[in-house]
Amino acid sequence: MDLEEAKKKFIHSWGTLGSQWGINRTMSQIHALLLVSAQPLSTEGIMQDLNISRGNANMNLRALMDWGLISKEHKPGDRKEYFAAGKDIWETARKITAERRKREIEPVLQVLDQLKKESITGGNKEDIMAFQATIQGLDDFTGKANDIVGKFIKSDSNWFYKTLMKLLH
Amino acid sequence: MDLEEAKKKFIHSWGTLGSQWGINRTMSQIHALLLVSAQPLSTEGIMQDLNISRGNANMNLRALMDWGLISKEHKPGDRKEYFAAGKDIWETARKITAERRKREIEPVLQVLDQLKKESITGGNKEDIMAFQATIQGLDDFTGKANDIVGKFIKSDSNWFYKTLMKLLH
DNA sequence: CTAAACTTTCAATACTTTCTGAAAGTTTAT
DNA sequence: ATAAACTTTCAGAAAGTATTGAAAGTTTAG
Repeated sequence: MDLEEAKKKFIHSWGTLGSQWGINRTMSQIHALLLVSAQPLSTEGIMQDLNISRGNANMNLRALMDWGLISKEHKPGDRKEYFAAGKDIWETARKITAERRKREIEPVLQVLDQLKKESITGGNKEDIMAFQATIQGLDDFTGKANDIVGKFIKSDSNWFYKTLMKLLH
Repeated sequence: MDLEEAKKKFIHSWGTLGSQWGINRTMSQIHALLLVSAQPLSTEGIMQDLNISRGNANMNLRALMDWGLISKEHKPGDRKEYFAAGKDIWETARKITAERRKREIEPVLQVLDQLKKESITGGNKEDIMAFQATIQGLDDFTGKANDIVGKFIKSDSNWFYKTLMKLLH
């Protein structure tokens, strides 16, 4: 298979995965493109490879910078900015996980924690009990998931990897 | 806080989480509503509680059935269908995880596996090496993640949690 | 200083997804 | 058989998201 074709296939697949996980398709695709590029790419190059506008490229490159997944590089004697993706996939996974935890899990936990503490009025007893049981259960589960995710974020790749392999035995 | 207000808060929060994870907001909200309801609800009741149309309710109830997250119930002497959410949150998490693995992780793994096996032509050596290294790394990582997820899906709730917490100390 | 090279912004537009509601379909009781 | 009760479908409308591209902003070299 031709290298360009293989790249396209991967970029498409990665873009689809991203969009199913609530991440902008173009953002995933730019990330995928940079992951499989031996050299850093300029905005211009990215625009051409993915057939997207300058504004779109700029916006999603910024988002990827915000997530810490790519970095800017400069070539001597060239005013353009070049972008490169971090190539350590564990590190990348940790950054994505950390960002999503902050944006998504933590707000929910906050609501669940608050609701768990509140004293609930105005329904019949059975309804209140059902409500509280559900919130309790979800808060417990979400809290544990959050803890595990926290450990993962702070972990060293090799250690975590070995630990998981032990689990898979 | 009033029970109805507390429910609304939870339903809203759960709906937001769902939509950020690529799940239809209404689907998450119906699920949340059923989670905090002591009694099964009819389509009619769901429509009223969430202010949504019959078509929307029907469509998302079906999706929740497909995911195995809710079940139909019948009351004697009543022709309406009533819906109830499974209340075991670990079981629910396992079902969601299983479904998403099937829909999302496995297709990507298939592409990665295929690309890993392909012999790549038509680029310079450095580019081909970079491409293959990335695919290799991602396939490895995704495969491991997939294995772990598989363990989780098959696991007993307590065993999985205890094991993870022990390993992560 | 200023012009060229480059980056950022954002209003308008295109695209995608979700939702509505009325019509069609199905089931049940009599 | 048929009419009421209920569920499902789906084309069109609405809402939500992503993308464009031209103008504004910034930086650098000379």
